[in-house]
Order: sequence, then structure tokens, then C-alpha cells
Amino acid sequence: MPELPEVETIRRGLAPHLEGRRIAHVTLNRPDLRLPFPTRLAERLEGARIGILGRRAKYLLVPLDTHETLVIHLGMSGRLLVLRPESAEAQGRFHHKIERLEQHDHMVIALDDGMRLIFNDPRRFGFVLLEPDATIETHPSLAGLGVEPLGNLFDAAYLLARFAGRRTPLKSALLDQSHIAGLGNIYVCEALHRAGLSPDRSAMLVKPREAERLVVAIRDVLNDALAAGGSSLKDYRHEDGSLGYFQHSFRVYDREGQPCPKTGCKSMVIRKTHAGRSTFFCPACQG
DNA sequence: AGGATACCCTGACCGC
DNA sequence: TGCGGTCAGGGTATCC
Repeated sequence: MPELPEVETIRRGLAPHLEGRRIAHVTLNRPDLRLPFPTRLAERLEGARIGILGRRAKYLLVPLDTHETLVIHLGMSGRLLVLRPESAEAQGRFHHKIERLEQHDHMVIALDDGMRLIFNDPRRFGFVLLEPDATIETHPSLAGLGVEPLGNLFDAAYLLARFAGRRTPLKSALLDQSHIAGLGNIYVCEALHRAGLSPDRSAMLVKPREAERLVVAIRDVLNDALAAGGSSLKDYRHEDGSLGYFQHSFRVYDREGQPCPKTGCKSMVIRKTHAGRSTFFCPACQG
């Protein structure tokens, strides 16, 4: 489920429960996810106090007073839950269909106030790193990441420079984390529609004025998603990172065959694949 | 070297 | 109800 807005929403949701807490106990229920768990992960975490949560692209950063940072990537199906040990919520979780989730609770971090942070991931495309603070940015997984799309370094000039000479379709270029870090398949589709640009355009052929539109569209779609996540956060009593996407805000994603939502456009959303991933777009108003 | 493809894994869904 | 095929929001290894 997680692209940048979802990971950021999870970060905000987890922060009040984790920051300042000490890790009491760590349970690993298998040796690996997509990657092996770091060596001696439990011992290195236990006793550590958690600092201010951060985020880089789709990575959640959990700094510790041991001068190491726990890095969590949720992959496609990863979820983070915070549960009270004996709460009604926990009981409900067990007695309802969600009990199946426990089957994929791969890492459980018990805090000094009794709360438990649970990393659940059915597909196990997620992974966990534990690295010294000083070398986080140079870790192979993070070293090649491009700019944050909501940061000051992201603008039309940057996009044009990165796209120069790239024949790849615009859709693929936007998904490339080495250009813009944090966009995923959904928000790329949404941003292209908002900008009125075809996913099939060669990246190198995007004009300056179009790049401006694209930057605005990307920022807007991410900020809208963050606002939606933020509003749904308020409704959570036991904090739960698994907020999901704000379904109703999608204009083209997963809407194959439905009318293009752009005012005055009478065409239909179609689907095609780029580099193995589905792209949803309007062939009429995305040129 | 850049760009497309295969693959990791489980679950949901659809048509038969 | 079951079975097979398809698809899924990500990242990386490996090919051309």
C-alpha cells in the first residue's frame, strides 16, 4: 500500500506512540523478509530509546540513542500496527477475520509502556535495515535516491535536467526512484492526468512549460493524499499505520473503462502497461 | 549504459 | 466449493 504519502501518514501516526519510548523486547518470527533481518537485530534494538521519526522517500527512519537507525520499507503489502497488549482492539483483532494477519506478523517490537509495534507483511517484499546513523544515506538501498518531490530541490529545471537524453516513456521516468524518490504507480498515473501529459511521451521531449505543470501536479496530488491521510488519522483510536490509500480521490487509477473525470472531456480511461506495470490514463486529454 | 523484463511472495478476485 | 489464471500500491538482478 505505501507510496510517499502513505509512509508519511504512517510516520505521523506512529510518532506519538514511539518517540521517546524505550524498546523492551523484540521478537522475530522468521529469519528474513525480502532481505535477511540485520545480524543480532533484537539485541541491538533492545534497551535503545527511540528518537524523532523520519522519512526518506518510501523509507521510514527510526533513529535510536545507540546511534543506529532502524530503517523500515513496507514493500507492497507491509503494515505497521501499534497495539495495546490487552486492549479491546487487540481482542477484536484476534476474534475477527483479521486474526489471519498474525500469520504474517514477522517482527514485534515491545515498548517500555507495554505497547507493541507490529510489522506485518504477507508478501514479504518489505525489509528492515539497521545501520549507523552516519552511513544511512550511503546504504545501497538509499544511496541512489533522487530528490524528495515535496522538497525545495524539486522543480522544473531539475526535472528537465534529469530527463535530458532519456528516451524512456515519461511514466517510467517518473517511477524511477533515482529521479524523484517516493512516487509509486498510483500517484504517477494521477499526476500525469492532472498535468494533462501522456505516459507515452519520451521523457526527453517534455517541454519546460509542461515540466512546470508536472511539478505542480505531482506536488498537488501528494499534498491531497497527505491531507486525506491526515484526516483519516484522526479517526484512529489505536494507532494503526495501515491507513491505505484514499480510494475516492483517484481520478484515473484503477478506473479503466470509466469516463475521464476532466471537465468537458468525453473520453474514457484506458489501461496499458509500461515496464510491466499498469498505467491508467485518458488518451484524449493527456497529450 | 540505458531501458525493458523476470522475479521475489501471498492473497484477492474472476470465470468456469 | 474448488481450481486455475490474473493481478496487485516495490525494488532489484539480469538480460538485451
